[in-house]
Amino acid sequence: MDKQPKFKRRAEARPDEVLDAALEMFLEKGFAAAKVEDVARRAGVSKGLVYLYFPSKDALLEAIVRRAISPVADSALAQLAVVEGDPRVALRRVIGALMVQLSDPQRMAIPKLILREAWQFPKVAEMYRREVLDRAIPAVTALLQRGMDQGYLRQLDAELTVRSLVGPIAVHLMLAEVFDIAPGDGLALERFMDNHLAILFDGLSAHPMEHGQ
Amino acid sequence: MDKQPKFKRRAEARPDEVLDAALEMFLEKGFAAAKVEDVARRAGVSKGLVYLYFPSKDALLEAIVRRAISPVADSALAQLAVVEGDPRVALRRVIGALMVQLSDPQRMAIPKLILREAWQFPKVAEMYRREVLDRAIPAVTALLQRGMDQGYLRQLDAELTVRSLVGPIAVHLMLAEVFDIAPGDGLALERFMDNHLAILFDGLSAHPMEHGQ
Amino acid sequence: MDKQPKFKRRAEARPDEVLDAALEMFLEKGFAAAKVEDVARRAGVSKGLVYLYFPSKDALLEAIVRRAISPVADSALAQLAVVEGDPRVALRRVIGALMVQLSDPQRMAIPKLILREAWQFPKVAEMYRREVLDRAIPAVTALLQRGMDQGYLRQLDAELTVRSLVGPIAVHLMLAEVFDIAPGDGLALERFMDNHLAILFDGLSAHPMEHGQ
Amino acid sequence: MDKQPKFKRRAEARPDEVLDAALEMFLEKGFAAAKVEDVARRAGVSKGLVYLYFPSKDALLEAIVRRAISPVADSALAQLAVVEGDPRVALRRVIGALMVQLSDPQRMAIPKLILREAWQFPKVAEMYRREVLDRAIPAVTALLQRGMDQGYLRQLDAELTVRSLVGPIAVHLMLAEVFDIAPGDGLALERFMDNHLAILFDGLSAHPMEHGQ
DNA sequence: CATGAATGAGTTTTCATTCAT
DNA sequence: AATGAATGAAAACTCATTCAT
Repeated sequence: MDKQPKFKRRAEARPDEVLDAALEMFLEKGFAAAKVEDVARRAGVSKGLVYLYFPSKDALLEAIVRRAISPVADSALAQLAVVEGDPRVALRRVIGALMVQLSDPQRMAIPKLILREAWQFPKVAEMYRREVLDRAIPAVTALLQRGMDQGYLRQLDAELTVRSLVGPIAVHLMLAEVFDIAPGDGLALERFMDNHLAILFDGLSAHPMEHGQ
Repeated sequence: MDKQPKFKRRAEARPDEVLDAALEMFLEKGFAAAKVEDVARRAGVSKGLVYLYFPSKDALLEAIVRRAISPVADSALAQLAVVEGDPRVALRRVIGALMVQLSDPQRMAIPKLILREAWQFPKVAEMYRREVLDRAIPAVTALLQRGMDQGYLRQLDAELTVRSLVGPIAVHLMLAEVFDIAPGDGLALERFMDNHLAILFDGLSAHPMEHGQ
Repeated sequence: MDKQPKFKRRAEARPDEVLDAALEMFLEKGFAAAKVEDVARRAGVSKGLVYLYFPSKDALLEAIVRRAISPVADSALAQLAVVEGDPRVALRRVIGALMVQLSDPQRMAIPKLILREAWQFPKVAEMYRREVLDRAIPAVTALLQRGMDQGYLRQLDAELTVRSLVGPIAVHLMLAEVFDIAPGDGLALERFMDNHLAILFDGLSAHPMEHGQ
Repeated sequence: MDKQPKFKRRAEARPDEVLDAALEMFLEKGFAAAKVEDVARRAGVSKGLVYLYFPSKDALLEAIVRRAISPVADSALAQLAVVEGDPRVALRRVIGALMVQLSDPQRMAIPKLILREAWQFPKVAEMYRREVLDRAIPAVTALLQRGMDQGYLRQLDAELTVRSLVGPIAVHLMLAEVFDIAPGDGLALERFMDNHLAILFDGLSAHPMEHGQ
């Protein structure tokens, strides 16, 4: 996008610039349809140079994911472990953070890419699972479990409850992204979060009813 | 799969057999990676025959979706319109049906395919949106809205609430499918549904709390 | 074009109908680009039937030419042999006939086809040469030669003179056909023939000049 | 044909080498029958390289014609405009030049290709017409017209007369080329030209006759 | 380091021809 | 005789990858 400062390349940054370009192209056209030449052109380098840094097209995908994975969770997740008192405050914060992150195209890029392509690349899927999901999900699960144990939350299956927490957000973004289905006013993130949390914490029901199965 | 008896071709069924094979292959390898020859072999026919019925590989994808779309929802959706009384009963039924359907690989196939490939084929995405989502979502929205108007459900944004209804299911299945992340006992659909509905109807909270933002 | 009279096919006419259709298609699209199925459809029969009558696509071309060749020249050419007196009268008649024939699309079809495709099919070229050209050219050559011998025409090379007789017509039609280059008023055959004959018989020169090489 | 010294590729010349090879193959086998791989092999390069320079097989044909067209006629045609005095001298020169050019296989190649294939490719036909015919024909027409106006030539239709000038040459070469019909001694260009000019200037007739019609 | 010309294996697509009915 | 479903060999075109410079 921006032409590099004439000469004197920051040689160190090169591989990263290539990965940036690759990520863009893969999102735009999909991994299979994106050509290595597209990536090179977008990065402002020659096709050959891409192969100087990465041994294959597949390796590009892997590197993209690997690079994105490292810094994950370390910050946010750590906090969850030390939450005291009502976990709903923390949950509200977690969900808010999640939503903001994912509605930022930059941040959304990796999960989107993973979801689209990962199943074709078991190595990548496995990597993402191990590094991201296997850290994030247990952390949230633990937070929920603690809330249940301490009486703040009802006794439910904490592991499954994570789905109720993340699911609506994922679907909200997917509907907008893939099918261009959104409430009248764009993503309406504020409203959506309020609605989501209202249901998540207190349910849909106006009055409790006797549940029979 | 089963070799038909060499001669006596059921010509009528052929296009459908090809589409079945194509669907399988596209799911297995992805649209781009699946070769037309794979599809033909899987269908037990020659490559040429595929092109006798479908003008291009793209057309296969489109035809798969088109075929799957027609019979959608007409049955289930019709019922929603006539629900009287507490909509939670209907919702429980809808969610149950949805979950059963989607956990059936046959049924899950199309949405999975769409989600993976549709964005590359705007025509397909648009078709699916128009025929499926634009019918199903308003139907559920209306059900929820009626429930709110009649005092069974709290006053929330019905349109956004649909996400809370569907989201957890989608994510539950996706985690299992893509990342092989499932509760110890497989999909645990029964348990998952109970958990989901419990939260959806009555929330996570053990005791209501004063919501501040 | 016209649907055959319901049932009771004139089975004898079939091969000819196929050839008609093939000729049309070959002219329209060229031999290589015309599909056998096109021919069949145009003839109103099935692809299989074409192969019942003709062993291959090539054979269609050959048959077209063979069929067209037989009746050629037998009529007109015979007359040339018995011409007495000033051959210019006969020439005028020959050229007129030639021009009328060739300006009739039906009649022009075969030569056009030959010219376009024959060089790819030595057998066809050879057949046409043997049956048509090797008869027509000597006949005209003889006519010219007699005219020269009898003092009606100047002593020139009769064989080469045939080119001067036919060439302008061929080019006139080709320019119109291939490049859409024609005098303002369509083919203007009358005017063209007058012009052609005027030059052919009496030359361009207003006054003879001394030819030096 | 000659293997270039393995390394040291003259990248500049490549597209032209490919076009040369393509021209040869198209003439040899016809556009439809010539395979891109044939062209590549003939040019001593790989199939892929052909597509590196030309987006499609069609584009090869177009490029061949386009390349050949540019330098046309600019030299020879310019001279015609300034002819003074008896135009027959100029005509003799024009016809001679034309004949020499067209009997040179290199030079004949393009018109031959055009005549065989152009009608399938309207773009090509149109290009050739515009760039070559629409320049050459009017130039010769003007020359003839001037000759008529100045009393050197009889008053005839100059536009149609062009056909009488070019036609015999075209047919002479075509007969030889397509049907292998030539006077005993090869093309006999000298003799043919003498014969052609003799008729063209002074006609066939030994003595003028009273034209009727 | 960097380039981009060059390759060739791999894919989609076409279509003459066959053959069971 | 007639059909048209089915085949498969062949051709156009693509693109990841290499390598001489």
